Amino acid sequence: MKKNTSILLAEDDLNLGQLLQTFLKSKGFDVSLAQNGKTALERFHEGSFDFCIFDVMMPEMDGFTLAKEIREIDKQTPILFLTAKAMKEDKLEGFSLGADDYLTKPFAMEELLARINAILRRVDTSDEEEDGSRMIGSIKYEPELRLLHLKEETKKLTTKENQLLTLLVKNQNDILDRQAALRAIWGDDNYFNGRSMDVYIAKLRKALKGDESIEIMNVHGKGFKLIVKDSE
Amino acid sequence: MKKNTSILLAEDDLNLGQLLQTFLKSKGFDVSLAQNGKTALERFHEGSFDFCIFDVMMPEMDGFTLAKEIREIDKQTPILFLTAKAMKEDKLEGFSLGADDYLTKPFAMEELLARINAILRRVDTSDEEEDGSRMIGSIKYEPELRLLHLKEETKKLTTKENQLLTLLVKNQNDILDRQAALRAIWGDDNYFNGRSMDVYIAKLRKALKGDESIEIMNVHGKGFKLIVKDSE
DNA sequence: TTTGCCCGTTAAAAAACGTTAAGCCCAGAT
DNA sequence: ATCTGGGCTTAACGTTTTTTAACGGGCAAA
Repeated sequence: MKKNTSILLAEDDLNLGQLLQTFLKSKGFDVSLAQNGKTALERFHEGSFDFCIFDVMMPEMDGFTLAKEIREIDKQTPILFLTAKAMKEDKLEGFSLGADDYLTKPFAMEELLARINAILRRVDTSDEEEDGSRMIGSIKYEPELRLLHLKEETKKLTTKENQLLTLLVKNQNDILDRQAALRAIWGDDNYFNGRSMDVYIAKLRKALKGDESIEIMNVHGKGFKLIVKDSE
Repeated sequence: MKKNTSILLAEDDLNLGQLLQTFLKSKGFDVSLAQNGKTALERFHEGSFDFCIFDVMMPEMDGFTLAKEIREIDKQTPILFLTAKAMKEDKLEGFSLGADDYLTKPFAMEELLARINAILRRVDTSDEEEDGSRMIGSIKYEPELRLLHLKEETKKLTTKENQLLTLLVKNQNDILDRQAALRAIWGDDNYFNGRSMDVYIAKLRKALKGDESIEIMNVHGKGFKLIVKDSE
């Protein structure tokens, strides 16, 4: 069963926000609407989205800062900015932050849709399955359902376990920076959150012990690295 | 099992960066994307890459400086530069720094791919195995997994041990400059880091003691040299 | 050959990480 | 309102990794 592509929409103007949400839903997307950057960031780290649409000017946290935070731990997910003014500097800053596209208000709904589809067509080459699941070695992982399908049993992950594993998987074979991960999941990288994270690393190691080819390696003082040795 | 050739891509424009990453991944490469020269350098020293693609103009540290730093301790790994302008001086400077090729934006993806493959075909004369491991005398060394397979047991190396041994191996039978190694691993070549390095040299000598034909020789005031006497 | 710096080695101290378990908090059930 | 269980944090203790210290020997230049 193919799942809908899910969109995180951050727009402080509730009027416009709901309009967009309704429109996109009617086109078959799952849309989560946040009214400011801060809640959008939390939503992003909690859930699992295939696409982001951020208004540039928002209270609490503007769209650019939001994008910057997200890019620390996720360099993949496409981001499209909405802005009221057609300022060139904004545009440039946006692109340097990893924006995939840019739309100036007011815009036609159909144009937004066209751009979303164009970007999705272009970037959709991840090793993610149609239903949103992916394989870690021989273990099937469903981030949305927080499920880990081992050979024998199926484990249910908690929120934090799931968030951490998602980050590790996004950075598979590459280093997941300690501080970045802490800020992403705990919001703050103090001592105690650090120890908490270590506890969760231990939990994940235990959970993934079913497959010997999987290893969560520590890089002293830097972070962790999820390694899947290619089995012959 | 053959492992993918891994590419370190340094490109500050995340838009182009992701595009390239996605494209190269689809062609079977492992691609690590860094957004500036400084993180690219750290990434290089921590990981183990077969190929480098550097944008010339980047914040924090430009592509040329990055290449210069890397060439201090690695004269092998191919480097290809990307530049916005077709300046002849840039080109010359690039080649004098040990660039293997040069590409001016905008360029066609397929051209990039062709050049990468051409270079890899040309320079692929290392004694590295298909799976990324290599032999040091009679000892099998897997840098990615930080493993040293002795006759009897298998030793796990720590982050620092692994980084240092990687540098020594890259400069096998050639001198590894003390200061360069310190900057590469410790980021700074002060007195204490120097002593720390000496401690790690001692650890590695002990770890490699299993094979009498291996020697880490000191070159007074210069650095160290990994020597493997050819066993008859 | 003597002086100063550099290196070899071992040990102790400090920092980071691994693991287990106890305590806390909160939502849902009673 | 109280009980209960799951999830998260904090604590405590052990281990590993890295740094710093201390001391002795070696090398090279004057």
